[in-house]
Amino acid sequence: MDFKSLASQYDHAAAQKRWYPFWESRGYFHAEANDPRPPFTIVIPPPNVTGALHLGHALNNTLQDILIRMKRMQGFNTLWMPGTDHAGIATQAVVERRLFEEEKKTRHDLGREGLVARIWKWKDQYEARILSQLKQMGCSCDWARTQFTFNEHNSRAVREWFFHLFKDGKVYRGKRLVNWDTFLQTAVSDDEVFHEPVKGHFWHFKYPVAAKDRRPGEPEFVTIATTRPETMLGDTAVAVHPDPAAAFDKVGAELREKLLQATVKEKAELEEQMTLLLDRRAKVLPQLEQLRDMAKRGVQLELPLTGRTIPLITDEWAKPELGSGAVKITPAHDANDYEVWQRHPEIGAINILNPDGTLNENVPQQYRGLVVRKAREAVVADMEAAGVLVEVEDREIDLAHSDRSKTPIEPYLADQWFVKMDELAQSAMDAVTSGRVKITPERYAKGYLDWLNEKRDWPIGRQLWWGHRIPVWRVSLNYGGSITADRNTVAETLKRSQEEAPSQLRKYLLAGGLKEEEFAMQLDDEMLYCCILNPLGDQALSAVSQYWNALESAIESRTGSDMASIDEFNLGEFATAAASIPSRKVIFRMDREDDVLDTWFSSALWPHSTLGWPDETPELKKFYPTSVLITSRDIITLWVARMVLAGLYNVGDVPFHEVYITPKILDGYGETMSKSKGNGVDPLDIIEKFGADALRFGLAHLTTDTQDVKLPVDFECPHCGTQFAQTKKNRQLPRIECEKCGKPFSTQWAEKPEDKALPRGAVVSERFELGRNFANKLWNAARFSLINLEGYDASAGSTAPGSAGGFSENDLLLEDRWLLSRLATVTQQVTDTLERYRYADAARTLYDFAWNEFCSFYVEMTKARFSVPDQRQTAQRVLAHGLDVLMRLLHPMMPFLTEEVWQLLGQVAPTRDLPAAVEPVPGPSLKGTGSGAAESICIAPWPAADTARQNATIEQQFADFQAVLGAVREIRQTQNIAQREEITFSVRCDGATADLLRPMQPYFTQMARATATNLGQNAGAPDVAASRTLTGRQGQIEVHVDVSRFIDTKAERKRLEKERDNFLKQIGSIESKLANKNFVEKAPAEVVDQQRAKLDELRGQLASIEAALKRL
RNA sequence: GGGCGCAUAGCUCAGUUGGCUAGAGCACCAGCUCGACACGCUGGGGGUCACAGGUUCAAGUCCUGUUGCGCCCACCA
Repeated sequence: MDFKSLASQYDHAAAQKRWYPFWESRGYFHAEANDPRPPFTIVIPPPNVTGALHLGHALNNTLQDILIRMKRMQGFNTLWMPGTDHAGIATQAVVERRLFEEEKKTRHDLGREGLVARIWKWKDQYEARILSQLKQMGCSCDWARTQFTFNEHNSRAVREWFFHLFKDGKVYRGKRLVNWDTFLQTAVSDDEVFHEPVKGHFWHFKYPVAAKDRRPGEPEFVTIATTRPETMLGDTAVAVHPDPAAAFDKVGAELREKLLQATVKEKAELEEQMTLLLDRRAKVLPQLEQLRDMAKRGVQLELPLTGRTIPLITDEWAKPELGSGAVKITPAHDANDYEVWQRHPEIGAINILNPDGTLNENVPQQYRGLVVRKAREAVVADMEAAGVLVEVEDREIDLAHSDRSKTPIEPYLADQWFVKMDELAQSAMDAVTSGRVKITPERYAKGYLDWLNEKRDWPIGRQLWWGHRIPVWRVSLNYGGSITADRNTVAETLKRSQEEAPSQLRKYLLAGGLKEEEFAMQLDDEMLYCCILNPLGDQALSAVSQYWNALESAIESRTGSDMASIDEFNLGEFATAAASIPSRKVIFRMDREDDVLDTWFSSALWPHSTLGWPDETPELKKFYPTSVLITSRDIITLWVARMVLAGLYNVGDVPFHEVYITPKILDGYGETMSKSKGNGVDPLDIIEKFGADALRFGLAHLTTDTQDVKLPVDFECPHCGTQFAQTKKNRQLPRIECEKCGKPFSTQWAEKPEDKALPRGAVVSERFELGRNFANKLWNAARFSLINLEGYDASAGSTAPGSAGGFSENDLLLEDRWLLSRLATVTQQVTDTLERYRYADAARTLYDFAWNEFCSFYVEMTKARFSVPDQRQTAQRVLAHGLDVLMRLLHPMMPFLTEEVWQLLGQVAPTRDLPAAVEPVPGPSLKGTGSGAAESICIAPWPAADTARQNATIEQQFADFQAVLGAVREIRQTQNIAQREEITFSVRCDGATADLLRPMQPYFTQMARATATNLGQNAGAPDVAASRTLTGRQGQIEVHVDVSRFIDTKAERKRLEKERDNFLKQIGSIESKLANKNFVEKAPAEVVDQQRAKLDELRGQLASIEAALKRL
C-alpha cells in the first residue's frame, strides 16, 4: 500500500464505520462462562428508556469501556453486561404526556393494557436508539446478553425476590402518607417531588371547648393555625406540649448556646430572638399549662362545621414557641400528624380525599366532591360565618409539586407495601464498613452509610401501570357471587376463622397445582394476602381461582364430600359448575394487587438477575460478584445501596467489589444536564463533528476525582457553521435564528412540522477540540511512520543467533534508549492510574508523552536517521515499537483510531516487539508483553513496562540535549532570526556533556537549523553572541549563538536585564532563607542542601548573564 | 437546619504525603507553506492561588472563620 496517499486528516467517520462491525463480527466483546481466564465484569447502569442518552451517559459509559478494554487486553475474561431500565414512573409519564399532547387522550381512554402496549412501543424505539448510541461511542458490551429490567427473565427474578422477602416477613403492608399526585392519580416518591414557594395564607381558627368540659377560669377556645384550612375536616385531635415550660427552657438554652459562639452580626439577630422568646414565654406559658392540664383531664373540643368532637391531647410535636402553641392533628394528611397518631392510636385518622383530589364521604355533605382549592374557600367562609376565624396572615409557602404533572401534591394516607429495612440495611452497611465494597472517591461512603443508618422502611408500591405488578393476591370473602368485598365483613369473617382461612386457602392452592414452596401467606387485621411465586403468574392464578370457585360450589352441591375427593374433578367441569354457586355460600375471592413495584426494586437485582439468577447459571458462578460498578453519585442510595443488600440477600455475596462514582457533566452555568432542562447534549452530535475517539478522550481527560465538569456548549448553525453559546434563554426553543447569518434552524425541541422541516443545528462544545486535535496528531505521526517504515525488517533484531538485520542493543542511540525508558515509565503510569480510576491522569500522561516526547522529539529525530543507512533499521524498529506500544496504551480511550493504525501498521511491520532488556519474570502474568501479531488491537496484549529499560541517567542526558536545543530555538525567536537562516552556535560545558551533544549535530540541524561549531570546556563565545545559561546534569551549560548577522542589541539587552533581575530576586530569596537559622536547623538536611546547590547554580548563571551583558 | 464538595491565567481545568521561578488545553500576541500534521510548528505575554486569621523554618497545599457557588438529605401547624 502506498501510505503517502493516506489522508492528512484522520477520518473518524470511516474508522468508526469500518471497525465496529469488524469487532462485533469477530465476537471480541462476547464472554463465555467456561472461559478459564479470570473474569472481569461490569454491569452497565441501565439507562432509562425514557429518552436518548446525553453526555452524562457518554461519560459514564466511556469510563466503563476504558476499563473493560484495558482488562480485555490484560487477558481477563471480560464481560460488560448491557441493558436498559424500564424506569416506571418516568417512562409512563412521558408516554402519557405525549398521548395527551398528540391525541388528547388520557390513560383511562386506553385502559391498562392499551397504555402498557403503547409504552412497550416507546421502549422499543428508545432502547434501539440508546443501544445504537452506545455502539457509536465504541462501547464494547456483550450485546448478545442485552437485558431489560422488565423482560421476562427479570420479571421472574423480581417475583422471586419479592416472594422470599414476603415469606421471610420482610415485606409487609402498612398505611403511610404518600405524596399523592391528584392529576396522575398515583403516589410519587419524595425524589419525584420539587418544592416551589407560592403565595398563601396562614389562617388562625379557634375551636370551642366542649360545653360539658368547660370549667371557670379556663379558656373557652383553643386557637390553632394552618396553611391548609380544609384539612380541619379531617382533624382528629389538637395537641399541646406536655411540659411547655421545659420546652421553652430547652429552646432558650439552645439559643444561648448559639449566642455564645455567634459572630457580631448574628448576635443582634439571636438576641432579638431571645427577647421574643422570653416575651412569648411570659405571655403564653400560663395558658399553655392550663391547656396541658385540660388535656390530661381528657377535655374534648368541638370541631367546627363537622359536628364532631375531638380530644385535646399532649404531644411533644406541639412546639410552644410556634403558632399559638397548640396544633391541630390531621393524621391522614400530614406526615408529622401521622407520627402523632402512631403515639396516640386512640385518636384515629380520617382520610378526607378521593384519589382524584376531591373531598370524599368523610366530610359533611356540602363539601363532598369539591376539589381542594374550592373546599378551602368554602371552609374559610364557613369558619368566618361561624365566628371562629381569628385572623388571616399572608405567607409564602414552600409547596410540594409533582415533578411529572407539575400539580400540587396532596399528602394522602394510603395502603402500601413496605420492605423492612433493619437487617437488610445493616448488611449493606457492613459490606462497606468491612471493605468488601470499596467506594471511590471515599467521601461518598458517608452518604451511603448515613442514609442506610436511618433504616427507614422502603415503600415499594407505585400506583402505576408500567412496571412489575406486585405478585400478591388479596384474599377476600365473597357472598354468593356479589363482588362487594366489604372490608368489615371480610375482617369479621376472617377473624372468626383466623386459624382456618389460611389453611383452607393452602389446600386449594395445592389442589390447584401449586407447590408448597411456591406460595406464602400473610394475615393482617383486615385481609389475607397471598404471594405466589409461580412464574406463570396471572395465568396460573386464574386457573387456581376458577378451580376453587368451582370446587366450592361442587362441595356445596355434594353434601358431605371431603377434600380428598377433589382429584376426581377437572377444570372444565368446575368452570361449568361455577355458574351455579348458591347465593348464600361464602367463597374465597382473590384479586391481584393493582400496584406495580418501585423501579429500584427491579434495578436492585441487576448485577445478579442479568447473570441468570434465580437460576444457578454458569454465568452467575463465573461473573458474580462483578468487579466494579461505575455510576453517578445521585443514585448511591437509591440504587447502589439496594443492589448491595439485594445481592447479599439473594446470592449471599456483594454485587461488586468496587464502586467508582463519576463526576457530573454540568452545562456552562454549572447546572446538571438533563433533557427536561434542555441543556442535554446528544453524544452523536459530538461524534459526528469530532469523532468518537475525540469524545472519549475528551471525557476521560476531564475526569478528575475532585470536580464536576463544567462544559459550556454552543449551537452550530447548519447554514454557515457559526457557533454561538447556548444560553438559558435559547436552550428550550424549538427553532433558533443564527446570530450571524440570521437563518433559522431547528433544535431537539422541534415538534411542529414547520420547525422540524428546518435543518437541525448541532449542539457542540469546543472542549472536544482537544481530543480531535490529538487524534489528528496521532494519525499523522502514524502516517509518517508508515511512510518511512518502507523496508522494515521484522527479523531485524531477532534474538535468534545469526539473524540478519541491523538491530542490536549496541546500535541503540541515546534517543532510542530515552524513548524506551520513557515508554516503560508511561506504561507503568497509565496502567496504574487507570487501575485507580484516575482517568484524567492517564489521559494527560498519554497526551503529553505522545505529543511532546514521541512526536516532538523521537519522530522528529528519526527524520535525520532514515537517510543514514547504518541507522535506518534501528530507527525503524524502535519507531514501530514505540508506535505499537503507544497505540495499545491509547486503545481503551481511542479505540477506533488505534485500530485503524494497528491494521495499517500490520501491513508494513507485522511484528513490532523488541527483545526485552531483561527476561520477563516467569510465572502466570495477566499483563501482556509483546504485541505479537494480534489480528485486532482489541485483543492485543496490554503493554508490560520493560522496567529494565528505565534509566534516569539517559533521561537526564536527553534532557540536556533538549535544553540546549530549546536555548538555540529561543534565541532564534527572540532575535527574530528567520526560520530559513542557517546559524551557528557554541556550547561551553563539561567534557561528558560535550561528548553527549557531539553526535546530536544532525538533530540541531534538523530541528533548529543550527550548527554547533565548538563544544567543550574551552569553547568560547562568538564575538557577537546571544547566550543562555542552563543547568545540566554535570554542571553549567552555556549556549552561545553567533548573532553577528542578526543582532538586535537593544532587544537582547532588555531581555538579559530582565533575566538578571529575575535571578537577583531568586538569589536574594534563597540567601535570606539560608541566612535564617530556623530554616537551616529545622528543615531536613536534604532540603537545605538542595537550596545551597540551587544558590550556587543561580550565581553561576547570573555570572554568565552578566558576562553576556558586558559583551554587548 | 444537617451533610458533602468547589473557588488557581480571559475560559475550562491539573497541581499525590507542605519544599526549586504554580502548570496544561483553548483563547491572545509574534514568526513560520521545512515532504507527518495549520486539527500544525517555534517562541512569547498572562495568575496577590476567593477573603481574613492561625500552625510551620516553609502554606495553592494543613487548621479556624468569612464570602460566593453547587449537590445531597431533612423540615417548614
